[in-house]
Amino acid sequence: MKIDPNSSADLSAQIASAIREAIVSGDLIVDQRLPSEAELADQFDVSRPTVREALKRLAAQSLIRTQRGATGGAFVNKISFEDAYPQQITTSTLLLSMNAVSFGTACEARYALERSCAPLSAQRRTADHLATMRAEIHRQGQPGLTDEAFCASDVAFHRALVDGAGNPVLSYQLAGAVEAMQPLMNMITFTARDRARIVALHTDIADALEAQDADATFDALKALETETQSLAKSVFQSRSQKNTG
Amino acid sequence: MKIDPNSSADLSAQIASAIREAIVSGDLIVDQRLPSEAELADQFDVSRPTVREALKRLAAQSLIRTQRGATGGAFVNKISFEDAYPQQITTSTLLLSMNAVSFGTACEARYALERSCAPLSAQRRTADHLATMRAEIHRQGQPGLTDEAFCASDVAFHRALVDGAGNPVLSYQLAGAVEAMQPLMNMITFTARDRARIVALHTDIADALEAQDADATFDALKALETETQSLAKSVFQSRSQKNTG
DNA sequence: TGCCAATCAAATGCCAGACAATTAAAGTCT
DNA sequence: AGACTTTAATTGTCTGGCATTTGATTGGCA
Repeated sequence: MKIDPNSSADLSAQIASAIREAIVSGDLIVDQRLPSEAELADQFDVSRPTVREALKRLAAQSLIRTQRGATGGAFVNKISFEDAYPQQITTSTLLLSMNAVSFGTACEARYALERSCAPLSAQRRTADHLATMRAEIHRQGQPGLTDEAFCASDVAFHRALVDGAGNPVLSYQLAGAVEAMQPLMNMITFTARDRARIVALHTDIADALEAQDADATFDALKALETETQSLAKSVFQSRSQKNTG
Repeated sequence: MKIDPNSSADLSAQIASAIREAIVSGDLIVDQRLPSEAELADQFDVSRPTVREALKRLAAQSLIRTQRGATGGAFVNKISFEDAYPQQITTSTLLLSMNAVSFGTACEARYALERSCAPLSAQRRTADHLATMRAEIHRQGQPGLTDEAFCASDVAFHRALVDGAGNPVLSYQLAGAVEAMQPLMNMITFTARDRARIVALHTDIADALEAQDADATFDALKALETETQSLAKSVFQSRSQKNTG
């Protein structure tokens, strides 16, 4: 592991890259202990604070974990899907808000991805997944629910659908797409009529999954996307009219 | 922005979290300058190195960028999809390798997600996307191509397909799934016969997209998944036979 | 011998202060 | 006015040190 002395980049960034490479390439394996900060400082010919900055960069990506004490040090971390979720959601959320991704574009992507889970979920969903979905549908029908709580329940419903596919890679990828939509969805005020339509469509989806009918699930998701898009359209239209009027 | 003095977590981690929250919640907006390191050290009542470690954590997530000099400092970074790709790919790659995700599971997820792009790509793909796909197909037919180069071309082909959907959110999400598969694909040795079949299926996909036929694209992708799965199965089977024999 | 407590040593976490490098703005000279 | 110089602010880096944590060692005691 060496760094380029002619590079203009921060030393800590270079060192972090070098170690990251070693991890990704398999030179450093899970749970392997890195040299101590002092040893790394010697190896890279930099001071300890610089090494520490590099290690913090890697820790921020969950690539390493540190442990204090006698047998402590920095260890290559086994990234779990659970570790990766929050990271993925934060990044996705910021990508949408900072790049002014339209509601339509985000919604299209979300439902496109979600439909890809439909056949698998129809085949593999367990009773647990169905129970979660039914429970969330019930909650969504309760009057007095705030818009935020309604949206949160919506996310839980859809996560159950995705998890039903029984593929952790899909669950991971979809977590970002589904949760990142929530801030956008929270901008929408739902009338009782809106909620009733959504609950009906959610029920269609749950019914289709219960019957393990992939095509019906697919179609119900498509209907839900159409409904969501038109709902958002009317909300944003009436809002812009208010602003001009 | 305050930190909990009773927390056992690293100060730099707490400070990073506090600032991250401020960014995600919108309290700090894009291109806004954070207080200088010295000021942050005062505010959080810690030393400058600790503040710096916190800032490096945020920089590792592309949440901030730093600039030296008189008007320098740390600025809230506008995360672009380009910034987020490598991060996403690194994480996805490590998730697959560290969690021993089977080829079958990863492949299933990848093609499920990719099929979700099929209808959109059939509708919106430009001549450019088609040209890229044709060029990659041509390359894949060249004899003497290494397995690694063949896989790299495969990735390029599929990225063109995904990009054809014209939805940056989809492209971002799919980048991880498609590229993270490459190390797994690289484990496969392709015979000339294997390559010919894959090239034929790629041609089917390109033809379907050119004809803007969503269903045909979908079916061709399904056929390609079946082909890939059975190819991998036979490769891994013959390998395990060699090991036992 | 076996067990427990005190001690030790190694490592990370944190701090203070200093200097170097960079950069834009202010000031100065022609 | 324009070009050059100075200055100030800021990040990048280093040195040295102390505090804290924690496993291992050691010694004493039953």
